Amino acid sequence: MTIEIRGSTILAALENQGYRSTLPRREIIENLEKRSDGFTAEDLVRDLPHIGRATVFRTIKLLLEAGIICKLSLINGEPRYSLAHAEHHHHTVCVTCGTIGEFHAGTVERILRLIGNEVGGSIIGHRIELYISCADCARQNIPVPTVGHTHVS
Amino acid sequence: MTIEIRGSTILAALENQGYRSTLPRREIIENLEKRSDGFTAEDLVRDLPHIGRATVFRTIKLLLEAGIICKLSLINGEPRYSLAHAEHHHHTVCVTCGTIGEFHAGTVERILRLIGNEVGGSIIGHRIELYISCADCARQNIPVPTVGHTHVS
DNA sequence: AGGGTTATTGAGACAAAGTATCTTTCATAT
DNA sequence: ATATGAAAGATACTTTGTCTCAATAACCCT
Repeated sequence: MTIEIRGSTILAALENQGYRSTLPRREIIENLEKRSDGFTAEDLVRDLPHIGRATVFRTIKLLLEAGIICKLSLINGEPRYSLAHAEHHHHTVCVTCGTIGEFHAGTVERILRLIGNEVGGSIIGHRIELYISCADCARQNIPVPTVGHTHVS
Repeated sequence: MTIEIRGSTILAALENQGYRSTLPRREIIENLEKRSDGFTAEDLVRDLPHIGRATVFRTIKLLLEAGIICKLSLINGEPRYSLAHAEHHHHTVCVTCGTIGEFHAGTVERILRLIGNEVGGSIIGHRIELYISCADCARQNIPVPTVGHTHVS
């Protein structure tokens, strides 16, 4: 009866939402649980060649909707997925090595809420990504690729 | 010698950056200047069938890098472009009608800067999109599509 | 445990949003 | 006017998914 989202019970969370526990789903979940970093859909497709491409994408969508993984964009727009470790959060993305971090900032949320009110209408959600050159890359002096429009969006 | 970015002198801005004033570029710029709303690359391709697809995309990239247009994502991830009316800003995107608005919030920027420092490394940029149901859609009670994970990213 | 129902899968075609290549054409400086 | 290099067009290719439809497998019931 407990709804645990973390641990090895992502599957349980899906089952609690009425989805079936199938072998492909179990394998996909097991695979992505092992990844501490962000991953692409193609990573999964490559790692699990006996699972159909469509199934991988269907499962990703399922996990996104269940809030178990997040979808985010590298600075060039490439999509990445990452396990959601916290309830509500946003991501830092290193522009050189692609490492993904999480952060939470209540103040930002509050301000966006205010802005939403000002604009009129109602707030549905938001997307925030903070592009950095991470400590490691900065220390190693790895050059930051020149991205045309730096303060993206 | 004046570098005007707004008005009908987007072209001048490009020329000042060393790019050539070609007919396709003039036509693309003229076309997108007439659009108050967001637009897709396909909109331009459709409107200017005598211009090659690659050229449309190349010009879009150019204008992005020059900061003349912005690229943003609808809540489902579909890309949209929009003329940049202000120096630094972010966008509100109506999840039902797709109308794009701009806002600026110094406080948000400041906080993100702080977070970047905390994380270590250096800040390259950020992406913020605020998804709303705009005043019009809210008034008309247009139902908001259920988007799986609402506070995107 | 067996069987029916229905969700889910796999295969492969299709789609959207670009990008790469390569030859031709055009803008610009001289 | 012309040389030179930037830009364009055509077209093939790539990436990231989505759709369809028949075959399979979970789950519920008894």
